[in-house]
Amino acid sequence: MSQSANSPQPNIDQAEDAVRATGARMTRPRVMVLAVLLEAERALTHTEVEARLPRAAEVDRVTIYRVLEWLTARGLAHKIAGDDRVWRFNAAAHAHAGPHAHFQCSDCGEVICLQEAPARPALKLPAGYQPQRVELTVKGLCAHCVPAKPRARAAARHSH
Amino acid sequence: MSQSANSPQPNIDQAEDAVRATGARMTRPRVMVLAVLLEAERALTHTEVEARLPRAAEVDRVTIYRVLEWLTARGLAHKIAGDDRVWRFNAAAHAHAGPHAHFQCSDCGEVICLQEAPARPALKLPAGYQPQRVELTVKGLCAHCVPAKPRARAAARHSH
DNA sequence: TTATTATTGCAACTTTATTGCAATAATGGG
DNA sequence: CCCATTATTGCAATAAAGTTGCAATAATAA
Repeated sequence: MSQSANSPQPNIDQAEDAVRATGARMTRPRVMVLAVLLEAERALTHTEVEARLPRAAEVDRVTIYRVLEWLTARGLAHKIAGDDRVWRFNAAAHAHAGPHAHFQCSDCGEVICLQEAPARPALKLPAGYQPQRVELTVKGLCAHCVPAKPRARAAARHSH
Repeated sequence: MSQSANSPQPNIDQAEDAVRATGARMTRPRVMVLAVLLEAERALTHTEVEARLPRAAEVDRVTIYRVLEWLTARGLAHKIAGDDRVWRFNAAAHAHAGPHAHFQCSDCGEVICLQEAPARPALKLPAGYQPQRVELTVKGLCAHCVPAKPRARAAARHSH
């Protein structure tokens, strides 16, 4: 965590604080991964997190998976399942408190959080089924995919 | 299609009709896969479809993938993305007309359709984003997982 | 029946994610 | 400040879901 002293990246400090607050060990992978999520403007896939980590961080692929899972378990990050069978994560700090909806681009897979909470309709479940939470996802085209449909078709590999 | 003459399985006849109605070629894989979906009481994964196909059908794994995609493209089946990054399919005939909500068990992954249509709230999207459809999914425990939580944790491998 | 070409089956491959285990390093106690 | 304990990490191997290329097969039209 050598950069934290006079850090040009406030997110690293913020990440350190958040990790420390859990009471668990504070490690470089945890801090760096969380910092990447804090810096991101949208939900990131495992691959995107890996790509955004500074090479100096030298965090193993598998460790990223484990850290993302750990962050999720501690409530420091949210895990979102998209249509393209790829997990996406965003820092919990970014997710607006309480339940909220998601938007996913059906072209590139980009996921963002929407402010509005679903006006929970009283859905009737079969007998014995126990509801926990309601997820509302708007599918459509993001601003980058809407005009000429540039066909990205992978896991949000936009330049943005 | 040998069974179709005096079929003890009305679903095969129904499947044949549906496939024929598309105008495309009527093949054993298409009919058999659709029949399996019609027989199912819930959305099935590729693996589940494979398991339920009679051995006599001898349909290749890859062909099942392609047929499921084909059925979806023709509107004969619906494709649902779950939390466990596995596609599930159900016969369109089962899906209630129009938009409807889904329920997914967070323990075993089971997916069923719910009657109620989401009372579409006016979600506000960022500028340039184009909505296509809204998906509403209730997460919770299905009747089989609710009491003692028997921990299935795979892709709906219940005995039902 | 035969020709045409949509489908299928097979094998290899890709992507995403998970598991086992020895090596490493964060923290608490002395 | 150093050491011991044990949570984490890194590496290699494996798993699961799905895709691709292409020759062989089999629906349909003529």
